[in-house]
Amino acid sequence: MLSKNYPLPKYYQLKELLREKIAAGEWKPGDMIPSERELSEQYNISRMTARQALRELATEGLLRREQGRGTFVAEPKIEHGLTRLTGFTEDMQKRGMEPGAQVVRLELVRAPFLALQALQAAPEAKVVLLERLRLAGGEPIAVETCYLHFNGVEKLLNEDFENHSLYQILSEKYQISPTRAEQKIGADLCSRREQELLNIEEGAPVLRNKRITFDQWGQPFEYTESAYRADRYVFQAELTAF
Amino acid sequence: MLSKNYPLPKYYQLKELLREKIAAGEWKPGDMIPSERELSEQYNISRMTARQALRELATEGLLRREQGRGTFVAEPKIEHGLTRLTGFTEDMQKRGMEPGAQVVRLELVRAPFLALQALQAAPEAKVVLLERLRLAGGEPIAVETCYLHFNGVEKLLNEDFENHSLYQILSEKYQISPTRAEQKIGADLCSRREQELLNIEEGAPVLRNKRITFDQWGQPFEYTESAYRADRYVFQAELTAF
DNA sequence: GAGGTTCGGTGGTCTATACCAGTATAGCGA
DNA sequence: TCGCTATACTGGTATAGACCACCGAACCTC
Repeated sequence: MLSKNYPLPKYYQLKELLREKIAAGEWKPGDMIPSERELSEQYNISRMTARQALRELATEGLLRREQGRGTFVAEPKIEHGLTRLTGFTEDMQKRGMEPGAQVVRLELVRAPFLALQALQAAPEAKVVLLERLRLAGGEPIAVETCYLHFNGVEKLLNEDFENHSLYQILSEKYQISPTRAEQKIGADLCSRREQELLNIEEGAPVLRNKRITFDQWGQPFEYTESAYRADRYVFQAELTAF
Repeated sequence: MLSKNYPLPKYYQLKELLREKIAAGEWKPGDMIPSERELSEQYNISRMTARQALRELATEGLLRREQGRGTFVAEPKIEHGLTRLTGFTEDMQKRGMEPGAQVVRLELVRAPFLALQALQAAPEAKVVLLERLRLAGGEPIAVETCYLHFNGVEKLLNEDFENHSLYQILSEKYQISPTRAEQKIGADLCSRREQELLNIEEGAPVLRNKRITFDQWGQPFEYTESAYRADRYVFQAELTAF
């Protein structure tokens, strides 16, 4: 039963509830889930409220709705990636460099607006902030600021992020597989903080990368902002027509 | 006044109406548009119906909503999808911007080393150099320097590259279809020349893109170096695991 | 002038209800 | 057997009204 006094809106609670059922495997891709009217009766909410939860989950790609037939768990998208999703560690290894990391900050915080939005998290949600200076061959290459959000995320505070890759920890200990990511790549001048961490000159250019990473169920669990030394790093991409 | 008998739903008609106002320039980016209550009264529909229109336009990115403040026309973001091979013209059109070009240089030259290598051309080969200032909505966005190399390339010297897309000309008149591309994206400070062409400040950052484009037979025919204004242009990429 | 408080307006949530539009099926009739 | 139709579902559209959370400005107090 969803409670009105609970600080989170009802439709949001229902979304979480449905998400969990899918994540837990109770409902599998292709399964039909209860109708709007069933859900509204079962959880004692109005149909319009149930609709909002279903609508949002559908636009997020987790559900598929068909008029006259019902609402179904969406099949996970199998896309042929032209570009491969990798973390910094694997990225550097592929380029033949020795990857490294220095943890600058690791704490539980309230997420800033952009991270909240990216992670589809409630405004008061606590997320783990992990800021690392990334090295290649012992030299600083990038500053990475990750915001992580999933059930039990606070356990991450005890992990060793200097000697283990974030993605490796997530997949081995938390059963989270980075599956898809959206990123935006732009250029900018370095901030004062970045200048010091990266040991570059004032006014030097950096490559900025904002990445939202999704797990095997299509849920965003990571929002990362990175700043790469422009003189030491380029993105490579292969494009195809159609 | 929106009509119920019209075959399209009311919220949809309102969406179209609002879209037109924005496209016509009646409302400009950053402008606050009428509130939900005003719209519902003005068009004689319920507030929930107006909300649906506004909600959908907001998720499409055309509007930005702020609780307690109002609904605003979103600032258009220029983003380049990294997985699909497009030219500047198509790229801008997809973002609802008016693309444009000013030809700065168009001549037959001996290619510089990097271009030669990329185009797999003989050292003494003549290539067409096409340098254009690329515009969006009348404002300079990028400087594009293309080196083109294929049989009969010199005929390109008589083409009109200010009013026609390069890729359009190549496919319609030369039967060359851009099929695959490899590109490297980095950040840098602008050169003196770029500073003047792009009308930006000295020491401003730019996004640099080096692209090798291959035709339908796998032959490289184009090597392009571009410099984008960092404050107006972002590359967008979708990555997938495996 | 600096600091609160009040108040009107905004979008956000939620209810209850009604009818429309597609889909599947069971059952009827030729 | 085939085809129709009635029916009972599904999601989609639309209404009217209520209250909440948030923002900003105007005002009031010290």
